[in-house]
Amino acid sequence: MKREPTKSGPMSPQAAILQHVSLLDGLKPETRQRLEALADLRTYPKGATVVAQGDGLAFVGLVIQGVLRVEKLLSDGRQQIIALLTPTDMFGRVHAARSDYALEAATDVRLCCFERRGFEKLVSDHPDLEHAVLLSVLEELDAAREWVVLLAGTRVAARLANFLLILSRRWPKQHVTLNGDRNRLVITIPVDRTDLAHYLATTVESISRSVQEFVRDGLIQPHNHATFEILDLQGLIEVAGNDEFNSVELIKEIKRMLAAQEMP
Amino acid sequence: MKREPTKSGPMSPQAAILQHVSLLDGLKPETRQRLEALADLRTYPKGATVVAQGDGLAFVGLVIQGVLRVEKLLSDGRQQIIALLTPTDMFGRVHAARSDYALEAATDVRLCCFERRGFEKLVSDHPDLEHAVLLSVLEELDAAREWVVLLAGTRVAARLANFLLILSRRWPKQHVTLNGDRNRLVITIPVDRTDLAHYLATTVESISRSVQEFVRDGLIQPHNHATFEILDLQGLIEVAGNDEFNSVELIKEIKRMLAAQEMP
DNA sequence: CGACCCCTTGAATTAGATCAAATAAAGTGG
DNA sequence: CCACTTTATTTGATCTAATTCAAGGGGTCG
Repeated sequence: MKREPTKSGPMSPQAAILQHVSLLDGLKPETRQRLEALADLRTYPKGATVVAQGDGLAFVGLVIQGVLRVEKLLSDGRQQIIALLTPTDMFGRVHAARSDYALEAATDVRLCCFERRGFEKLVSDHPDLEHAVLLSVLEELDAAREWVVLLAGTRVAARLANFLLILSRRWPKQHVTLNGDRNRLVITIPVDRTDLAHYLATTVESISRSVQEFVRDGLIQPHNHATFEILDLQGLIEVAGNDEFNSVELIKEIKRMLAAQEMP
Repeated sequence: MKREPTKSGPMSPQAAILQHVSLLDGLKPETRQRLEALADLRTYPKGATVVAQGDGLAFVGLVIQGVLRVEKLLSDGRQQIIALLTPTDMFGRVHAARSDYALEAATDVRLCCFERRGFEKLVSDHPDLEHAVLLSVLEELDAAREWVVLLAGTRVAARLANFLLILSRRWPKQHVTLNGDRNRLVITIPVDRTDLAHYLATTVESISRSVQEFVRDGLIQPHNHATFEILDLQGLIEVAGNDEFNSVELIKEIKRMLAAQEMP
């Protein structure tokens, strides 16, 4: 199901969009200009293959809008999702050695792509850009390690609880709102059950059972298939078994991040 | 079991050792000098806690000798190993945001530590160093993603097979030799079964059973508890279920890397 | 030689995968 | 807007693999 992307070509209406890309904050005007010249803005419909496994080395770029799946097709036919990338995340691999994954659009996505060689050259020539890339890669490393901890959870329920927590903390702007009394999180899961199963290394059936278990235990209340209100955050944290999360801190942090977007 | 490290102090006998650190290859003499001034060479005995979870932000550095465990203590008392670091790998997190893991010596280790703030400043001021750090972090990111794929394997046997393959490819110099006829790999596992269990998100018992299963099936032949001769590499790859590995390519690659170390 | 540590083996239990089917949404075309 | 097709989710029953609990080797080191 590989479809042709909608190309905008490397031109200046993009400049307006690129303004909002945090990777570029703090770059020198000259670097920025060069980067914009190299940029290629594209959109893909949900389900489209952006890069197939095997030719993942031609492009790098960043997500502007929507959710991008990084996945690996295993020899038994299973597909494991390695990461979900949301706006401001980078994809691809500069200075690649191996690293071969497929990229698919989990929702309709808008991407800003750069031809890899050109981008690498730009990175090597512009320390300010290299610094920005380093920060971005460090973010990804944190996310990947966080994911290792998540997958290490032996129970599906623990992995699911962890997923909800990570989702809330990492991407509150995209997927979290606060309900009326401003004290309960309402989370929207950006992918369907099948994806979630591939992401949490389990099956749709097990996902479904865990979700229903959470509902029965009064941890969450579904608004619809994709969005849940968290009734008992502390309980969810206990199921996740991850000390890193603290209900009071988490809520504070999320409120702060949500507030930050309303201001500017 | 936190023990005091053997300090060498920030002085020049280290310079000799730092020569061999690949992170530093290609650095300008000035950068290198500054870095050496900041370096603090330490050794820790096997089992020692290098950094406890909670104060993981003071140092960064790299492994000179031995194996370092990066681990997370979970609230149920389990400890999950996130990564194994071997010579040339960096630990710690420059420009840290969160990222909080414990570091323990899996074997006797020799580390080259840098006070984090100072190192970060150095990185910001010296693009050549920043470039080197970027390459290192990219390596770690690859390793972490590889690990995500490994942990996604539902069967313990698959995870174990994958571990052996990753170990061989990633650190052939430290853990692989070729036997007499130069056609079979002999792998030495750098950690005991307990660690391996924590690494593969399972139990010692399950590890043991999988190992014995491999022996019965003629995939491997144990030389002792820690080292195995791979009798059927192709079979092992099939169990791992990871298309990324190809027996012919893998052997070639490993031979090449082993040859590379004998030359210079 | 005995104490200790690590690894292996065995039996019972449990969580999740698998197979099969029902129900619920979401589109589609009249 | 409704009947009809398609896709997503839930539920149930069975089977399998792994954890758990318990005990038995096999080294090594004092």
